[in-house]
Amino acid sequence: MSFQIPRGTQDILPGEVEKWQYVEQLARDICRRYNYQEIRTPIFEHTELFLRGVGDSTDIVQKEMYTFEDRGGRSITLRPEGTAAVVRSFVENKMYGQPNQPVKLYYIGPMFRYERPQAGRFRQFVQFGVEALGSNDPAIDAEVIALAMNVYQSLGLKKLKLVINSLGDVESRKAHRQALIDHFQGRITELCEDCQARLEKNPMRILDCKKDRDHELMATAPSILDYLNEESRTYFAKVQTYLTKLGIRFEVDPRLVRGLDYYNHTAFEIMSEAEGFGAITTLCGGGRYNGLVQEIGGPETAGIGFALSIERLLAALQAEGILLPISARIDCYVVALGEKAKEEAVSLVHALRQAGITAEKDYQDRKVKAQLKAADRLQAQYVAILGDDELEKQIINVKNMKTGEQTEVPLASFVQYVKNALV
RNA sequence: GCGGCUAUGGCGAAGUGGUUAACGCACCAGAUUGUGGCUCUGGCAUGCGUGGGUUCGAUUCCCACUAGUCGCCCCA
Repeated sequence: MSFQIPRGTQDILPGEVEKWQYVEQLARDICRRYNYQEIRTPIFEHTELFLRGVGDSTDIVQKEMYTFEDRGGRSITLRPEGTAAVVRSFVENKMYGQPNQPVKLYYIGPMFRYERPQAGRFRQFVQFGVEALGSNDPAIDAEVIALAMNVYQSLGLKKLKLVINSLGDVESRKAHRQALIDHFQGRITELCEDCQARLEKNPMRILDCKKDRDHELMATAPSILDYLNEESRTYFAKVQTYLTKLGIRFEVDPRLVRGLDYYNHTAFEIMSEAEGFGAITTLCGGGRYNGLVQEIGGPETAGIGFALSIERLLAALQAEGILLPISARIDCYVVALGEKAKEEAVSLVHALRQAGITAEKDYQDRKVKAQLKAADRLQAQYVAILGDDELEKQIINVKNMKTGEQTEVPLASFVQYVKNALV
């Protein structure tokens, strides 16, 4: 009997995991600079939270959730995204009453969606996301977008495209929705089946259709931007002003729609334009969700955030040929030969480690030559060689692997010697 | 959820309806009885994703399943 990893999941092994650590560390560091604090919520929640939060007409809820009944008869769902849970926690812990507003949070963790896997799409994937709750200042929209761009740019990604749009407020959206229905209704049969279904459910999505994108009705379709009321228009203009001030280049795409129900006003997406990146180019998606806190049972509170996938970020790095500055070097490898020396080596390695030095030794009972080879493979900077001769003289031979030079060092000052040599 | 392609050692990759399944990398050992990166020599899959079927015989043909991959849908 042998086992296979579940579909759409992956093991992140040594050699690969360092990249994750690097990226996650960078994300945390950037959040610290922007004054966002980490929040950790459970990996599963009551199903109802996502029905309300994400929206029960969305694809995520309708066909992609990992939902099950627990032993107590509760309906539980593995979180498919992060925002609903953060908002739940915000409300449950009454963070709206905190002195510091807006409340600025971030999270990094696995999300689960039952989808058909392909490049850049998994059933378990890791999202890094931020949420700013409690401010209606367009400057916070710009800040959130800037934070996301900062993450990518700090890693050296160049082939990025930021697309923004405004979905308007409830009033604007309603007007636009009606205009869309009026526009398409008469000739809806000319569009694809999916679009025909969308007309009733969510006519905005028709604009996003890839099949019908060249249909003449698309070009003449009413743009959301023409239906924004005064307030929404001003808000969107402000966001753009701030982005420009921050030196962030963007494109306005009135057809950009987000897949989750809770968005309004600012919506944005960051895409990779790297060659051969495949069908899935979206690296990051986000937007404003002013009604969500109330929907989850809290007071009327503004909110904006984004989520990005670490998997896609790493794929973008690879597509652009960017190598992360990761070093897996070992400081000192202790080679021992002979029983006495082997015993001593155990203590020496221990002493090095106590001193904060990355140290390793042989556990395969290999010969000197093979131990040296192992040290070389581990990219050890120094190798300390201990045999009977050295033991007798109470010294140890320390070899610089780069230069090949070898020095006799008194055993008593060995750790100190290595420590100094490494500086 | 729909359609196409793929599945051989740790990795890459050839191959055939019939005794021993190329090769490269990696790994192990030796040449060098205490010194790595180069070189040379030798070793390393009772096994060809899993389960059935066809056949005297299948890694090779057929079916199902599983997984990956590309595209659609959707999305991070």
